[in-house]
Amino acid sequence: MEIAAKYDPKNIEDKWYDYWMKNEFFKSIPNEKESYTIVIPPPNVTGVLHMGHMLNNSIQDILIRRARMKGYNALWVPGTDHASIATEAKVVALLKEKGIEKNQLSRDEFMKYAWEWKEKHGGIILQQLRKLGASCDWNRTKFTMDPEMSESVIDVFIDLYHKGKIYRGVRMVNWDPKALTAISDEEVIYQEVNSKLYYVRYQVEGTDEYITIATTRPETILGDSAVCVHPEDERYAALKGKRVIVPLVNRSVPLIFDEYVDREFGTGALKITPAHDINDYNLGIKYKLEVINIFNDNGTLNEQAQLLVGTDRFQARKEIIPLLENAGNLVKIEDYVNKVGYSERTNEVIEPKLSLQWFCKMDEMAKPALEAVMKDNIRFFPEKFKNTYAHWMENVKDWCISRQLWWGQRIPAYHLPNHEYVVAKTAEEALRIAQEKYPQLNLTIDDLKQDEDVMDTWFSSWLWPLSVFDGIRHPNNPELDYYYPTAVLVTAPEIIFFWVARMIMAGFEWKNGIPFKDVYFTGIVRDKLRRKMSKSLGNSPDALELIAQYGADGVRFGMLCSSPAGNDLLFDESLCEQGRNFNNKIWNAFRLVSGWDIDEKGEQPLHTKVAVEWINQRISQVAAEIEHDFEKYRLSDALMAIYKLIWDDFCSYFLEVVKPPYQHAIDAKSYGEIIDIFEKLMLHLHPFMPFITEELWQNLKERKEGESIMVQTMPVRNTFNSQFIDRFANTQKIVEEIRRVRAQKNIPQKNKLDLLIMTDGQNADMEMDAVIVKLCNLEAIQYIAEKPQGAVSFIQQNIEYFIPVTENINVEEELVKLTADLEYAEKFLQSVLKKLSNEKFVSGAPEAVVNIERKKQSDTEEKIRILKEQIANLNQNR
RNA sequence: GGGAGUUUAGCUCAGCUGGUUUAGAGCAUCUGCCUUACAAGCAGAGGGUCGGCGGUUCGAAUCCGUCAACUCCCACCA
Repeated sequence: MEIAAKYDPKNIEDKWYDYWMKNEFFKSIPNEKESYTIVIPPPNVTGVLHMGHMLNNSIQDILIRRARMKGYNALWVPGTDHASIATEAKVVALLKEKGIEKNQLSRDEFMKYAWEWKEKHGGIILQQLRKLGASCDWNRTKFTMDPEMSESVIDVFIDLYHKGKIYRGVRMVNWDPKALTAISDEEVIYQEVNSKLYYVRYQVEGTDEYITIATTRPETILGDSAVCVHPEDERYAALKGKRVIVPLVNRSVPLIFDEYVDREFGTGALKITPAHDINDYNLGIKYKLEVINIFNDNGTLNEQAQLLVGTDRFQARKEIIPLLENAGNLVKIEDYVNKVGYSERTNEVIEPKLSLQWFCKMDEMAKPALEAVMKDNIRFFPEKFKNTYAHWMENVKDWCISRQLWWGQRIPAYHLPNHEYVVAKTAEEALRIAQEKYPQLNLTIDDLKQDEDVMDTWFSSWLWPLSVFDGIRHPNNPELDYYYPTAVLVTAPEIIFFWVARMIMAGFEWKNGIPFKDVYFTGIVRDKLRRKMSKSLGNSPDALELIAQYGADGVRFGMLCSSPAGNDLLFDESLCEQGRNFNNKIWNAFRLVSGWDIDEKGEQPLHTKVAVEWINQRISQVAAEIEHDFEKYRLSDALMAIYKLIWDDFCSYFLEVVKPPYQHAIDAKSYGEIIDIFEKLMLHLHPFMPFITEELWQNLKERKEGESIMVQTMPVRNTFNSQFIDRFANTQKIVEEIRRVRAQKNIPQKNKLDLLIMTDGQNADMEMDAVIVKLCNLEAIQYIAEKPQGAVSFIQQNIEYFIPVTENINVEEELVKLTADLEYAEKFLQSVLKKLSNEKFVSGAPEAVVNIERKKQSDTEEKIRILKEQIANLNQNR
């Protein structure tokens, strides 16, 4: 059968994915085996596969596939997140295209559209993950708004409410005037912007004096309710007890004195707008100032502002300047760089806004969650994130969990005509409670109005490891007991607070323990200029196109080969190319092997016997290394170890040794052993590159329908003969020396050479000699006692090797080389002797260390002796 | 402003509790090869005073101090 010279992943990848699905290899049900569980960080249901997902999910797939092959009952639970702000924004935008405004729709109508959209377009990303080879148990796919998932969220809200951990209150929140909702502190991104600092003077009431303040937001002057200076600022000491007049609106407000003010900044005087700045708000509470809210929810000015009513806040900022100038209040304008908060979801400038929101108390919940990580009951990889985590947990603030949106779980609170509310799972239950509590009101179901807000998406995500196993509604169900706590969470460090910390808290709150044993923080995928890859920058390659170009295996290789945990990955397409090339290398090794004729009666050559023994030892050695790497989540190191094992050891050495001469058959024994070795290598590589390894595994031997590499047992042999490996390594050095001679002397590979070894024939290593003869195309190896003439030489482990060459030896050239070697050896000897002549070293250092130095000394002295002899020899023949 | 981290070959990074390393890998580079598995390849070669300075030690890329540069996180001063 003709096999293409280049590996073509396209058909092969789809074929095997379908095969795996058909045979239900990804499916897991509880059994007698130990479980190994990963729950996917649920991507947004609106999302499409990007580079971050590729990295994150490749890692999870590698861990899951390896666990499965190591005999665990491995389960990877997939799913998506309803992402309330992002999804609602998307649906609103799509409706707008159709000419429908959200506010024209009732809540139910809107939700109908939203669900329709979700069913039709949501979850594309899960389809895309299949292209990557993700071995998720798709039967278990969950969505954070599935009925039982939503019920869990409601249950949790009610539970926390009864525990006194949920309360409602007026707070300054981050308001997104575009999405028209509050967002959490974590969803605000601060960016530096070039803006202006406006100096505006306020008249001191009843005098001709003025006090000048500096502000970046002159439009908020309309909402001012005080001016504040530092109590020890002498410039303003005389003004104690005075009031000032707010420009344009001519409101009389107090001049207050508080240490909060930085005397160095601007004029040392600060205007106070309690409704529109968190710090001003706090001062407002302290001094009982009037709160004047001058903005509508969409960021335009309202009647309270008195002026510029209906104008957008940024337009108002421009328009108020001439007004201030005309009124004689504008002093000067300076350029100024400050930081402005933007909404992560809509990129709108955040407006601090006072509003009535629902909050979740965090301090108590944080305690066990903090301890679990500090005591390494949950291990963080890399460990440095423990610090970040601890800092946040020790200063944790209450969580604003309400969002003014429709897409999400609606808050199960029912407001009563008397401005009280009850929290209950259903309206009927709420009515019962309300009737009991307020019998005099004679309430009916129509008197109850459910709260309009939905819960923050993270308020469902934090339950994810529990809720995917229905662990909130049924905390002791057998599935949960079997799969939970999960083995490892693989996620981005960006969401350590959003998600990781809160999941740990939820784990303790509802299952009294950790939700996962390890957390693997991946790096951020960046471009070559170290910029984060993002849609808006347009610097992110299309994930599916990459797969089409390099194959999923190639891309997985590219993502993994340079991404140790927590280190950013500087993505470069050439990494995928390297992965593709690796595929091709393996493919061609298979082509070579499968092209051989088999001689049933043939004898196994000695060199093959040696090579088989060696590669098996090496595989065991590397397997032990990989095991160690996986324990520390050093996946890139593990991959690199297999890469080198296959490319360098297997292809460059092993196959070259065992390869039969052109048009010769291979003996059956060797052939069988080679196939076994190839198969073993595929098993080790499979978690990283699932498709090509399956394709080759299926073709290396006769397989039955329903068999697969992915359910084979990973060969584990932790012992290996390192002495044998060293012996072979020495042989490799000799081979390299001979190749160097060939290269230098321009001797073609097909010309046979002789190798003379100056040593007692008793030390002959017939096994390794056979390997050298094969690899270097030697005529013979001879053992000699006298230095020969007309030969080039090299020294390996203080044994002299000679290769007779027909052309004249360039004595000068040889001398230069030998002199350089000698110089190096002498310098080295000096440094060794320096140590050994140091009395303190000999007495202070451990004996083993001293002995190593002594060995270095004697070896080097011997080498110097040989080199000197060779130089003398050459000089004689000059 | 507070905290964490990084700095080793052109690039990306190993180097785990100081001593078998006058520093290793992959990629890139250079030289020679289309040798009958693979040019997406083969063979060979070059390349670093381990950010600077100081200290501890018999011995430092490794520990301590200090300075410098960069990155990230938290807070957010109008």
